[in-house]
Amino acid sequence: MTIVSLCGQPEDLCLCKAERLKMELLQGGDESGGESDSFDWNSEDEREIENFQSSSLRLTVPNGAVLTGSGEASPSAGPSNSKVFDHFVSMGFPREMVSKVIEEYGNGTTSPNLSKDFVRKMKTNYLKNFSRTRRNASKLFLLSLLWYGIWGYLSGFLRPHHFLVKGGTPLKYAKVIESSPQPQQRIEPNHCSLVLESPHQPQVKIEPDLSSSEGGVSSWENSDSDALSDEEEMTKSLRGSDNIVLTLVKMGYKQDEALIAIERLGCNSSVDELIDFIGVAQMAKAEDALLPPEEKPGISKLNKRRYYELEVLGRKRPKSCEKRIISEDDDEPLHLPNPMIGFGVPTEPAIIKHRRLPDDAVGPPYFYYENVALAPKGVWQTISRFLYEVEPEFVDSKFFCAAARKRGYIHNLPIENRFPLLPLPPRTIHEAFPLTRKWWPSWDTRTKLNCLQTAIGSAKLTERIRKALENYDGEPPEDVQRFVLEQCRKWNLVWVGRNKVAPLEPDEVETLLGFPRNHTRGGGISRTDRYKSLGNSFQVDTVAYHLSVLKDMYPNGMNILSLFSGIGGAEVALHRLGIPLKNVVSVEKSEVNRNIVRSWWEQTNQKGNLIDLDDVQQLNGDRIEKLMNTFGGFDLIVGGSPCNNLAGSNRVSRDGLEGKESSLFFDYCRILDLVKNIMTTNQ
DNA sequence: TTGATGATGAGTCTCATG
DNA sequence: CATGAGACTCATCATCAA
Repeated sequence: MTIVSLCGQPEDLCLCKAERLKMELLQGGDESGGESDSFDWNSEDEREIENFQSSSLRLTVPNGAVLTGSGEASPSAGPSNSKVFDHFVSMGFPREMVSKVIEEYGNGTTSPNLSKDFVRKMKTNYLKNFSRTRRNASKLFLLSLLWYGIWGYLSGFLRPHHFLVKGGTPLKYAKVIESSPQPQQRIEPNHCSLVLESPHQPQVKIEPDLSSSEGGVSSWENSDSDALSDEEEMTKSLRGSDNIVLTLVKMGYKQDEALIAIERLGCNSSVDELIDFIGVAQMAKAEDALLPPEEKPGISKLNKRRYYELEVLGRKRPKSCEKRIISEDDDEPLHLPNPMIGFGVPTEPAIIKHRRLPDDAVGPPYFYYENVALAPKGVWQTISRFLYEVEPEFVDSKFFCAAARKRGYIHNLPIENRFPLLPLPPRTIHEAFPLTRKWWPSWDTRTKLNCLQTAIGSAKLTERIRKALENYDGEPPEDVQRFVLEQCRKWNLVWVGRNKVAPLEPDEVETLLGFPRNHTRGGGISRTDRYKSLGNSFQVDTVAYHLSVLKDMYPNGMNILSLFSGIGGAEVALHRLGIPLKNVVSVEKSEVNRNIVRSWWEQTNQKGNLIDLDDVQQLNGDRIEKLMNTFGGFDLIVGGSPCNNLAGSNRVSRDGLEGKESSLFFDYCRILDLVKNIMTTNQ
């Protein structure tokens, strides 16, 4: 039997839950009668989890000890599958998950096609469990942590910050240590102590890893202090809240923090809620503590974060400055800035000048992840959760060039002292395409193009528009204007003659996206594929602006791991920034894209080495370690995983992160984790 | 076999209005 | 604040001609 004890909240609460869970598990897991939060144990997901529970248990802890549960963990399939088993385990998937899926797929897992399904199946299992965990944090959290998360964590597939307690407080700093049974640890803020016991096995304990704040490389340390300033000292009477304040202070919080939290949430708030509030407050403060105080409206309907922004920081966001994406199973909002300028763009003053990264995100390597901003609800929450809870930076490339490109970026780069590529590219259609001005009708008021996509408008549409317009000498009637404008916006058509519109040429798209002209030409690539590759690419100026902070840090050049490289947007950006590329490992599925990058590499007389691979799944632990040993680790991992299943244009398979291609995001995470672990070990 | 073409909406956010 | 119209979106697939 396994027992879990959680502490991110008062000990009595925590033990109470643990005891209850223990009883529930002993009783076979069906406790639907006595719980206030109802839970459908008959749903498909839960059956899946139950099945998972009943499967064999085997834990391998980092020190090599093996914990074996009710059954044997090696794949039930024959020797033909052991290779598959080892393969996926070496990729970082939990042994149990691999075992389970091999059982489901039987001997067929050796075929290449099924291997892909196999991986998808594992990722889907993972996601479902993970999502469900979040949905029912108070109960299933414990169960799936018990039956699934621990395996994932011990196998390196889950990270500490994936374990979340009620209110979304991440359980940080966790590491696995071997220890003998001992009394409950002292409760710390942001502290989760998780104990596994088994009559047959040694005890495993997850507890705070304080070393992460001790031994970091200086350049990776956060410059911000997370302590509240003394200016915020309050002189309020403690009254009936004395005990709660005392509790919080004993837990390591400052008295003024506790007082503010109690004042805002009321004396009847639980310690759990108060801790959550203080945590949010600290993050919000770190995000921006310098804005001047403004008037303070009523707080009755504001959430905790807004409380802190308004009351403690004296900060007031403009009403139209953000929108919220609220996932169906999570009430944590993500903010899409309006204007969508992230931490600032060259032409707009930055709202946020500094930020505090979650501790897990700090440390080599730097990473830079990109995907479409307008993904289905909840996707960015998930992406952020998997990338150390770093908040996405949403930027529209229309602030860098003449075409819109709304993208989210998650990275652990500094955001101070960024600089743009020069010369600044034209930022209006007329500046970018001066020849079109002659034919541009006054009633077409566009100054920016919409997002450059993978498909272009047809000649037939152009012809239809021409015919619709040629019936009129002067200005066409309003309905014709509306039709033409709608099509022009939809297909990014520009005026190239009298009554004549046309889609952009591939080299024009290249220029807009910041690539050298003819970057995608040659190598036998078709015109259609050029549009497709370009449509899937970075906007170089935007990415270069974010990466520009690396220039002073790496005057001698960088080692790059470029995943889902496409036509090499990141490489081009770094090159245009003047950052030498020492060793670039580029992973790209499309052969024509690899040829394009290889061709660019040679044409620009790069001095370094370019290693290109065609499949991220080739990058297992061994491969990565060998590569890293060859040239001493990666300085930057960059890439945007496939957006096919996230993009709004996809009418067929907009399946979210679980989609066939978009699920490769989890390979990005897996590889980032592997590199991070290796670099941490080698430090 | 390959490249080009045209038909195929839903989901979500923005904004004006009352 | 509720509502509805308008706007936008790193796409996919069957089909056909070369």
